[in-house]
Amino acid sequence: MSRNVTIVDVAQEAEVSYATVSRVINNGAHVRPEKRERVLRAMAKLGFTVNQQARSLRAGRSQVIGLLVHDLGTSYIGEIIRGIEAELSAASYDLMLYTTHRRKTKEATYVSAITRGMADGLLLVLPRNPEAYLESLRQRHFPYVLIDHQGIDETGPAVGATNWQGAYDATQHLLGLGHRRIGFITGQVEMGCARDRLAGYRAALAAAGVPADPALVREGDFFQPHGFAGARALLALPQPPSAIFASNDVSAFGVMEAVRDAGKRLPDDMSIVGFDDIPQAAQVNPTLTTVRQPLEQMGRTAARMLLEIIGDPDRPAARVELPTELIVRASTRPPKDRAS
Amino acid sequence: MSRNVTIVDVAQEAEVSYATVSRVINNGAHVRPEKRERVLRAMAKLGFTVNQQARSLRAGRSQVIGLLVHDLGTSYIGEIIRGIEAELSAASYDLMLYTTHRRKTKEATYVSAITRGMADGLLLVLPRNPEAYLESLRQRHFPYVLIDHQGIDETGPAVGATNWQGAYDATQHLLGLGHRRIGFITGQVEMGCARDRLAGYRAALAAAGVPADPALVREGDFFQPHGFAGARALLALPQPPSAIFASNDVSAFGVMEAVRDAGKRLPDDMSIVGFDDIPQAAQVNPTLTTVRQPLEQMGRTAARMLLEIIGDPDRPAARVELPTELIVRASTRPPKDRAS
DNA sequence: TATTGTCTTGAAAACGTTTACAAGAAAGTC
DNA sequence: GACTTTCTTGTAAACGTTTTCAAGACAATA
Repeated sequence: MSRNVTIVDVAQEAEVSYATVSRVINNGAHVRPEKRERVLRAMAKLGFTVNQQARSLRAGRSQVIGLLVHDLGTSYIGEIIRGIEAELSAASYDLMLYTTHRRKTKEATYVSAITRGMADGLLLVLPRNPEAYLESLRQRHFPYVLIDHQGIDETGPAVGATNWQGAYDATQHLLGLGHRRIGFITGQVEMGCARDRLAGYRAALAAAGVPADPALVREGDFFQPHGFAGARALLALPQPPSAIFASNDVSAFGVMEAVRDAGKRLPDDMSIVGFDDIPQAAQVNPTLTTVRQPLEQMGRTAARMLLEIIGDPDRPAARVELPTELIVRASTRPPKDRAS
Repeated sequence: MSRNVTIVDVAQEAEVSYATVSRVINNGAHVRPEKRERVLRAMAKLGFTVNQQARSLRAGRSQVIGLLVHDLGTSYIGEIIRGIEAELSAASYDLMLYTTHRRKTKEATYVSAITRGMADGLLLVLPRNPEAYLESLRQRHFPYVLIDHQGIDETGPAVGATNWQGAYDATQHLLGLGHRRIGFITGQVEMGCARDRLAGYRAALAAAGVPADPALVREGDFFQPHGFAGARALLALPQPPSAIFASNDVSAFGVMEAVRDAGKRLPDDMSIVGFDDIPQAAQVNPTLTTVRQPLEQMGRTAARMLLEIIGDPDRPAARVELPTELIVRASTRPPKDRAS
């Protein structure tokens, strides 16, 4: 590592003042072409790169955005981060990662450390119990954007997806195929998105004049075992559904297992719809019809909003809902007894 | 945000010099208790937190570790990062995230930026084509550790898992249950771990005196569709296997689908083993017998190694292989025709 | 009481930048 | 040729810390 080469070393090598070097590095305004040449050559020769900490210290901002997620390793988060990264790296910001996992207390601690320390702004993905720190963020006018805000009652900047509409569309798709008894596996009901999806499902049934049978709605939690159990229960009904709409793809996989485990064939004996469109949805067999959340787009949008807020802290908070999209694949088809 | 409160403000409030404040902040050596009290009170009152960039600039290190991953959003990576985070945050390091996705060129660019800029060290998870920059890292004596090094021929510090042994154990488990025809779905054969797992499978067969039938080995790529296709091909053999060992859990899911799709029941008609033990493995039905990679542990170990290297750059590079563990669940049982 | 040693404290320098300011050089304008 | 105006350049100050140095205060020792 030796000693790092600094702007001063470059200046010496190029026989100019270090202020000139700085000017070359930045915009290059007001530097005679010939000297600029010399500086550039010196920089290349010495392998100079600017010291970010010094620059940050001087500038008062770090070009770093904090990213707070509760759990990594779901494709959900992965896609969002992909979008965030794309947008941030275009603006030459870096991303500092903070994962809270399940520890509740940690979030608040993190947030105070982040906001006072290194980062210029904060992105919160699917925050769990943000009451603890949201107020503090707002008070201190610290730039932040919520991603998938879960209906937390607040007025801050946020990016989400049209959960209600997505569920409505999916249900309508099944209705359009001729299904009349459509099972539904809910998500974790504490989460806003889960409630919105259920509401969308019900609204579509109502709009089609199909009576809502409460027995067709089973509570789930976004995980595969509850999808499996819910589907099994639905199959055991006196009048089982001909289609099941699961609140996310992972539960839908559980549904697929249960249906097959019951000796039925997919998609002939049962149509299945998921929600999210995680990569695996296109890789199961049959490929899963699902409601696509524009996750990467959500990440991009949130990042862009955050940068705008950083640029102008007083801009009014925007709340964006990005459109979902129904992706029809092989897991849905008309019911066998369509005639009946 | 207003102006941040600095050490000087605190000093003024507490009526001491700012050097004293600094001493209180750090170890607190040589400060009269009464003054320390005053300083602490002033800090609390003013809501002071130290400016990391200034501290970094002065100290010459940033307390930041770069993390380079090619793709987020697989539980594989998630678990590893969990371990890394645990270890780093204990040492009060932060984690800067760089994802390369598929863009090849990006990795090298990133690496040079990271190593010259902000980070004190670099963790590379499952690097794709590291030849481009590994050499440069080594030359510049920049601290780094490889995680899951893929048999890249090099002598640098690295952390991996016992892929060969894990596959050996899993195969032995199936043999012990009485299976004699055991199908195998490979991973992406370019990757070292995929080759190691295949070798472990073969070794176990050989050790048991079971002839290796090449028809039982199908090439996969760690993704579900190839697992599905491979299993379907195996099922179509004149003498189909009674068990299938897939090189990772995700392919195993594809195998499960194919077996059920062929009208067979799990686990009665076919035993299935995966590799990795991602969370989903415990959530499918039947729950999947698999070889657990100690992913979190790998992350922890790598982080710890990196910190040690940062502390003493000349320490000899360690190469660690952490033990895998066979997790027996519901997807494996003796073959039906055991008598035969 | 003089001498030594240990604590405690503040002043000042340093980390590597960016940028305001001032001043000299070059180039127009009359 | 004198006067502006515009470029170009260097000097110095600032960003917020940590740490070295030196000195003053105090206690222990002879």
